[in-house]
Amino acid sequence: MQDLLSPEKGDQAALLDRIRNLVLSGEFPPGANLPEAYLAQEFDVSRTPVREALKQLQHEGLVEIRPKVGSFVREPTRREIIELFQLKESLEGLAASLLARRGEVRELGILRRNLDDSEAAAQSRDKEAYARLVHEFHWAIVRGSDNFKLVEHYERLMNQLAYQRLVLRTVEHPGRIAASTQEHRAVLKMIEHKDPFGAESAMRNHVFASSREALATDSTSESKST
Amino acid sequence: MQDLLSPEKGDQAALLDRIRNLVLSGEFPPGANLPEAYLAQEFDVSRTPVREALKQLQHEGLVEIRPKVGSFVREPTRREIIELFQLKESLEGLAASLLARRGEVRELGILRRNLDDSEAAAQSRDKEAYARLVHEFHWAIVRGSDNFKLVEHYERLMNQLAYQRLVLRTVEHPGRIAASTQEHRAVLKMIEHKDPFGAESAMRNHVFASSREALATDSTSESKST
DNA sequence: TGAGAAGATCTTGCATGCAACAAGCCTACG
DNA sequence: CGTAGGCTTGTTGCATGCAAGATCTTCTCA
Repeated sequence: MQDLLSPEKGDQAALLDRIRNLVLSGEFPPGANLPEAYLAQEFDVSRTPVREALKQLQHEGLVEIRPKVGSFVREPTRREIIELFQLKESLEGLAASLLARRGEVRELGILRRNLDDSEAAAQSRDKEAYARLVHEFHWAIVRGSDNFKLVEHYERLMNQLAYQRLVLRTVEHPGRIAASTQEHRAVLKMIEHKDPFGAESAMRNHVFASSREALATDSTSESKST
Repeated sequence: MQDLLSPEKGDQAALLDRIRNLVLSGEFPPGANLPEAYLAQEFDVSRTPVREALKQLQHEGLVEIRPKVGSFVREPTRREIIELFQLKESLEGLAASLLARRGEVRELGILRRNLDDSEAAAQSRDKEAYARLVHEFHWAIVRGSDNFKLVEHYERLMNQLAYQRLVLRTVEHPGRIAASTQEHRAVLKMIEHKDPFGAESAMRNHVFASSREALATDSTSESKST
């Protein structure tokens, strides 16, 4: 990770990323207030571009703006997390299907290498590295779909899931790592076989299984069951 | 349609909708410039909230902001439309699947009534009404999924597709109407049978078929084939 | 006549100022 | 002692002013 509060001035799009990272990294935990004046001073800009960025983040679902009160980091409810995982399953399934249809592309090499690295990380109990590799595996498939609109929606989705917080917890389960790697292999195999239906199915199974784990370990907000 | 340029002052969220409608309705056609000063005067606000709204629309993919130049209505390329239809297929498939899982809910009544009305509209050759009913059918299924995040993403997707422009063209094909109604019936039947897999499959088939038609009639921008 | 450069002009991008409103505090009264 | 009402304070929401940059026009020179 790069320094998150570096005062170097950047672009206007960079400001949005900076503030988003403040939220995603947990620097500002759920419920925290994000005062415009503070952020403006911190990033050495005026309140106007900060306001624009905060509005974007509200639109992305990361921030809640209460009129005349302030901007607060939004805590996704358990129900929302379930909903987002259902979407994740669907979108990643589509991505795997599209990738399988594409044939031999550069992304396959990335995936193969990723799997080898993942197993190495699992063997050496390097949870940090493993979590990162899992993340990269999923992203490689989505990017490999060669559908940029899908990538856009997926990015939005993952931001809303605040994935960085969830993945690490999931990895705590020792049994899950082995199963997850197995499922990744199954997905890759289907893609290599150019089997769109098989790839989609394998991917969806995998996402479903891992979401079960994530939700089991999840301790988010209300216990209001669905 | 309500008056799109009424100068009555509204909320700040209403301003976003107003400008979005200007784009979606075709009042400002693809490629058109959206000058901040003009919009500010037209809606009787200052440039600041207009700027915020335009930035949102850029984020939604409807508008392109060229720095220091201006905001322009974005023309989706043919490739983007294909990508968006792939997403549409996936999301509506998910929606149908989730709805089928829910059992007898209020939405089923809406769908049944919609189908009757659709056939009536088809018989009386009322293309306008038919297009509206098709639109409502799809939305009813998405809303019936009871997954609000899905609804959010779907809304975004449909905005990007500028669906209002496309549907009417599709309906021009006389053979398509009969087939489409047939497919709608098939989807509803699967939902009534509480068959998530069947419903998803039927929905995806339907979306795929109708997207083929839409793309065949489409005359968008570059003919750069994929 | 055509091409290139310099200037004019128009638009955006951002900083700042001010008004409006919400939340918390303090006081007064029951 | 508790509660209700008004005030204070701090923050947001928006209008406006100004500077920077991009485009277009025009002038000059080959």
